[in-house]
Amino acid sequence: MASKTARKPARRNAQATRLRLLRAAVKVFAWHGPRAATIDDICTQARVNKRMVYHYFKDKDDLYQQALMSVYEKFYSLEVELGSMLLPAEQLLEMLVRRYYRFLAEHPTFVRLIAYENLNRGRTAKRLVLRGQKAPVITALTLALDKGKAEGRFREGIDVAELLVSIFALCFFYFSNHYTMSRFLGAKAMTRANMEPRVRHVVALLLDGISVHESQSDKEHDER
Amino acid sequence: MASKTARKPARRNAQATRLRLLRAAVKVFAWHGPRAATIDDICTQARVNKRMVYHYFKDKDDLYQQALMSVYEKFYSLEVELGSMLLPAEQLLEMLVRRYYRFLAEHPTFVRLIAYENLNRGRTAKRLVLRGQKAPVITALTLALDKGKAEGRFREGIDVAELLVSIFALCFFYFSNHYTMSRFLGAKAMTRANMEPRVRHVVALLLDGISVHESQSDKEHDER
Amino acid sequence: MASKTARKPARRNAQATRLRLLRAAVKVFAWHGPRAATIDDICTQARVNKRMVYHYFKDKDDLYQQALMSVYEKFYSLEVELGSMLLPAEQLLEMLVRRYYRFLAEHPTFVRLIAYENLNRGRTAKRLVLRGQKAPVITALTLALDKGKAEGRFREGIDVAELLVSIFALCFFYFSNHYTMSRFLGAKAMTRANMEPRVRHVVALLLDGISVHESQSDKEHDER
Amino acid sequence: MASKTARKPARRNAQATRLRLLRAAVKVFAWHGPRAATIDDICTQARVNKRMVYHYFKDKDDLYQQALMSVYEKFYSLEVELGSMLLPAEQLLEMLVRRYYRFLAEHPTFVRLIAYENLNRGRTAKRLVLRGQKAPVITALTLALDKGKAEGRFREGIDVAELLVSIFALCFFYFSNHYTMSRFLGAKAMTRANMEPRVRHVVALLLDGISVHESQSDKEHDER
DNA sequence: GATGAATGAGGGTTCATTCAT
DNA sequence: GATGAATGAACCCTCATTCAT
Repeated sequence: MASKTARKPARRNAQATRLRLLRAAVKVFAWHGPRAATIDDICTQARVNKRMVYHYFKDKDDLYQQALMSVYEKFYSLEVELGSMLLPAEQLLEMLVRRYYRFLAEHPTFVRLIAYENLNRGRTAKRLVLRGQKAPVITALTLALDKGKAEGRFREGIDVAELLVSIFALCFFYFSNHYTMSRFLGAKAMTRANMEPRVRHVVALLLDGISVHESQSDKEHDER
Repeated sequence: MASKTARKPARRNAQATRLRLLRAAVKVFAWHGPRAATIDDICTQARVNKRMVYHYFKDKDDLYQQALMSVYEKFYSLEVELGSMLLPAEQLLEMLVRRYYRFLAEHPTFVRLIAYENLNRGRTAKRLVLRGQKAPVITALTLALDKGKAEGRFREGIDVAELLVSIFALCFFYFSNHYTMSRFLGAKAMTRANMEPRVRHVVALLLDGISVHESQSDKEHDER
Repeated sequence: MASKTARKPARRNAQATRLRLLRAAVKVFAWHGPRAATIDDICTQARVNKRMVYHYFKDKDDLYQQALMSVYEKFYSLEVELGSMLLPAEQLLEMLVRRYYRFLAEHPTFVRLIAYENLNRGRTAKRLVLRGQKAPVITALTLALDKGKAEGRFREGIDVAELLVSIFALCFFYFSNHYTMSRFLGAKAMTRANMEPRVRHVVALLLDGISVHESQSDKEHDER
Repeated sequence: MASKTARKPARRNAQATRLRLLRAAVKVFAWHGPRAATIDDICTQARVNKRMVYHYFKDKDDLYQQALMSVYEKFYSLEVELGSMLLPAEQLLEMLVRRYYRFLAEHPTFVRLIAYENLNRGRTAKRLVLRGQKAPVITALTLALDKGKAEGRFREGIDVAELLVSIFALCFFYFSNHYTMSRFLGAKAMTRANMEPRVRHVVALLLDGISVHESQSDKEHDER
C-alpha cells in the first residue's frame, strides 16, 4: 500500500498537471482549431498556470501535436480491435459502421481535429509516428470479401480500399457536415436522435445499394 | 453628358474593386479560414487598399458572409440544374455523382469554406438567405426513385434525404479528408488521377452495394 | 512655396514618425544593447505608438539594422572626408587622431553600438551594405607615408593597415574602456576634461614612440 | 570516524558543484552578456540543478559578480607578475605587449566580460574588492622609463599612465574590435594567424613611432 | 545537499478597425 | 472614391525566482 504511493510520489503532481493540460488541449484545440485556440484558454480549462505549458511541452505546436496524437491513438485502438475480428463480410461491415458511428459520436474532438488537420493539409498529422502504417481493418475486410466473393455472394471488382473510404465517409460525413447539411435537408435530418435510422440506411446501402436484390426480403428479416 | 460618362468609369471601377475584393476574399478565407485570414492578405491579393474593405463592406465578418454566399450560390445553381433533370433514377444518380465530383474538384474553395462553416457550427451559413429552402435535387430524386420502385427495380424503404446525404458524403469526403485518409490507405488512393475509378466505385456502390445482383452483368455493359 | 509644402504633404507626418523612431532606436539600442533594448522603451522615447514600429520596419531586428546603419553612415562620411585630405603625413596623422577623437566624443552611440556589434560577432554589421568597401583613409595615409618615406622622414616597414588599426585603437579604446581602465589608473585619467593631453600623447606616440629622436625638439615647436 | 569521512564527500561535491557553476557562469556570461545569459544556460553548461544557483549564490547578479571576479583575478596575477619585473624599458615594454597579447588571446572571456562591463558603466566591476588598487605594472614602468630618460634614451614628457593605457589599448582593441575592423581593412588583417606581425608592429610603434630614428637600423637587428 | 514543479511579470508581434487627408 | 497613418487589445513565449519534497 505504502509502496504504491511511494512509487508515484506525485511530488507536486507532475504527471497530473501534464495530463490535465493534455486533456484541456484536446478540447480547446478541437473546439477552436490549432490556430485560434489560445494557451490561456487551455490553461484556464486545465486550471494550470500558463507557464507550465512550456515546462511540459516545447511550445504550442508541440502541445497540439501531442493532443492530436492522444486522440489518434484512441482511434487506432479501435482500428486494431476491428481489424482482429473474423466475421462474415455482412456482419463485419455492419460492425464497422456501428463502431465507427459510436466512436465518432463519442469523440467529437476526433472529428473536429481531423477536419482541422485536413484544412491544414495534414501538416501535423503527417508528422505523427503511428505504430502501424496501413489500417488493420483493410486486411480483415479483404479476407471477408474474398471469402464472400468465392461463395458468389458479392460481386467482383470491388476495390477494398475504395470501399473502406466509402464506409468511413458515410460515417464521418454525418458528423463533420452536420450543420451545413441540415440546412438543405431540413431540421429532422442529421440529429443525434436520428442516428439509428441513419446507421441502418448506411448498412443497407453498402450491402445492396438501391436496387432490388434476389434475397432482398430474406436479408431484411435477418438483419434485425 | 461628358461629365456623366466621366463619372461612370469611377462607378465601374467601384464595382470592379468590390468584385476583386470579393474574389480575393473567397480565396483567402477558404485557404486560411474565416479567423486566420487577414484583411491585409485579402487586400494584397485583390490589389486594393485596406480602407476599401470598410467602404464596401461593414466589417470582416460581413465580407466573409458575402464571400461565402457567392460560393454557395454557385453550388445552388448546380442543385437547380440537377433538380430540373428528368432521368431514370440510375442515370440521375450517376449524373449526380459525376456533377458533384466535378464541381467539388473545380471548386476547392467551396469544400474548404463548407468545412470551416461546419467547424464553426454553421454560424454564418445559417444566416445566409438562400432563394430556396429545400434542395431541388431531392424532389427530382424522389420522383425518379418512386418511378423505379413502382417498376420493381428499386427496393422499398429508401429514405431519399438519407440517400442524398450518402451520395454527397461519398463525393465530398473524398476532397475534404484527402490528407488524413491517404495516410491510412497509402499514397495511390485519393489522388486527382484516381478520380474516375472512384466515381465508378461510388456509382456501383450506390446502385448495387456489394452484393451480387441478378441483372448485374447486364448493368455492367450498359454503364459504359 | 505652396508647391514645397504640397510635395511633402506629411499627411499625418509619416516620415517624421519614422525618423523619430529611428533616432530613439539609436539611443535605446546604444544604451541597452540590441537585445535588452525594448520596443516599449524606443516607442516611449519616440512618443510613438508601439504598433508603428511594425508599420515602418519589419521587426525589431530590422529597426536595429537601420539604426546601426544610420550611425555607421555618419562615420563613413567622416572617413570619406578624411580620405580626401592631401596633407603631409605628420599633419594627416594628427588630423586623424583629432577628428576621430572628436567624432567618438560626440557620438557615444557609435562607440556603444560598435562595441555591441563586436560582442555579437558583427552579426548585423556584416549585413550592412556600405557604399565603399575599403576605408578611404587608408589610401590617403598610404600616399602620405610613401612620400614621407621617400624623403627619408619615416622608417621603412610600416604596414599602413596595421598603423590605421593602431590609430583607431588608441582613439576608440579611450571611450570604450573608460570605466574599467579608470579603476586601474585612478580617477583623473580618462575623463572628458583629460582629452587634450590624451590627444597630444597619442600623436607624439605615433610620430616618435617613446624614444629620443634627432629632430625631436623641432617637431615639438612645429606641432603647436 | 566513518561517518565523518562519509559526510566529507558531500562537502567536496558541494565545492565541486559551486566551482562548476562558477566556471559555467564565466563562459555563459562572457558569451551572452550579463543580461541575456540565462540561469538555465549556466545550469545546463554546469550540469547542475537550477535550484543550486540559489544555494551557493544570492542571486543571478551575485553569481555574475563572482564570475567576473574570478576572471579579474587571473588578470591581476599577470599584472603582479609583470610589475615585479626589473628590465630595461625597451624589453619591459615588449614583454608587456607580448604577455598582454597572449593573455587576451587565451582568455576571450576576459575580453568579453570587460567589454560588457564598460557597456554597463562598470556597474559590477566597481563593486569588486581587489587586493591592490593601482596597477603594479605602472610602478615598474615608471622606474624603467625614468632610468631610460636619465640615460637620454627616451624623450621627456611621457605620461606613464597614458602610455600604459596606450599599450593596453593597442593590445585589447585587436581582440575587442576584431569583427567591425576586419570589415574596413579586409580579411587578412586581424586574424589569429596575423598575431606575430601585429605584435611586432605595436612594439615598433611604441618604441619609435613612425619616424626615422638615429639608431633605427641597429634596433631592427636587435629586435629579432 | 539536491530535485523539479510552480509562478508572475514582461517583451515581441499580429490584427481589425478608425482617423486624417 | 481612395490612401495610408495610427491605435489598443490580445497572444505566444521567456526568465528569474520560490516552494514542496
